[in-house]
Amino acid sequence: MKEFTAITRALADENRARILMLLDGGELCVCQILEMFALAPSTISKHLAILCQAGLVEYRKAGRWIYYRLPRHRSARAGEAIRFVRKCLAGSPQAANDAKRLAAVRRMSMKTLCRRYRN
Amino acid sequence: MKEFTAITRALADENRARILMLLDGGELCVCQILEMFALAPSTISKHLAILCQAGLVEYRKAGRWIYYRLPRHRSARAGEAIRFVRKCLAGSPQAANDAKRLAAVRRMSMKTLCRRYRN
DNA sequence: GATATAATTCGATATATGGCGAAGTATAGG
DNA sequence: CCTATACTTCGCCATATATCGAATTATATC
Repeated sequence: MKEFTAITRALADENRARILMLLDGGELCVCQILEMFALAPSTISKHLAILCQAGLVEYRKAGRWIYYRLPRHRSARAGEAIRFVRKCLAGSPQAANDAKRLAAVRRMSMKTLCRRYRN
Repeated sequence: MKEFTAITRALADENRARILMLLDGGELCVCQILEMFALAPSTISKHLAILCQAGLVEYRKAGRWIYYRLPRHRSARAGEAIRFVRKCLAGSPQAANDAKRLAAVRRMSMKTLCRRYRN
C-alpha cells in the first residue's frame, strides 16, 4: 500500500506524467527533459527525484550528464503504473505534441541545451 | 490529459484507493463505507465526490440511502485506472483486511450502521 | 406539515505540494 | 588544483488538500 501510494502520488502531477511518457521513448539527459518544460532546473530535479523514489524511473551517470530512463527491472506495481500511463496517454494530443517537440530537442547538441538554463 | 489528471489525483489518496477496492466487491451504501473508516461523514462524502468527479464511481439514490458503485459504463481511462488499482492492490494485506471487515459490516443492519455516526 | 434521518455542502484549519532562486556537489578540462 | 559545467539540495513562499464540525438539503415517517 505504501508503494502504491508513492506511485499514485508520483503520477498525480501532469508534468511528471509527461516526463514518464517522454522516457517511454528512451532515456533522456536531464538537460533534454529540461528543454521540454518551462520550469526551473531545481523543479525538474525534484520531479525526477519523486519519480525515482516511486520506482518509476532510474538514472545512470555518464560523466557530467545524468540520463533518466524507465527502470530496466521494475516492481510489479511500477510496471502496472507505467502500463497504465501509457494506455491512458499514448496518442493523446499532449503526448503527440511532446513527442514532436522531443524529436527536435533530440537533434540539438547537449552543449546547446545545457547553455539554455545557465543563470 | 485533464481526465487523466483528475483520475490520478483521485487515486493519490490511500483512503480513496481503499474505497475503490471496497466497491470492486459490489455497491455499498455510504453508511457502510463510513463504518470502514475512522473518518467524519463529511470527509468520506468529499472523497466520494472526488472519485465521482474523476468518473471512477457512480451512485444511485434509494430513498434515504445513497449507494455508490464502480460505474457501469466507464470511460476507457477510468477502466484502465480501476484495472490498475485492482492489479496493484488485490491480495494486498490492506485489501484482505478490508474485505474481511467489510464482510462483517455487510452483516450489520443499515439502521445500526447509520446510528453509529449520529451527532 | 412537522420531525427525524442520511448524506452533502460550507467554513475553517493544519499540513502537503509545486514552484523558484541560491547554495552545494560532483565531474571534466585547462 | 582551479574553474566551468551539470545537476541536486535547501530554504522559502503560495496554493492545494485532507480533515473536522456546523449548517443545509432531501427523503421518509408520524
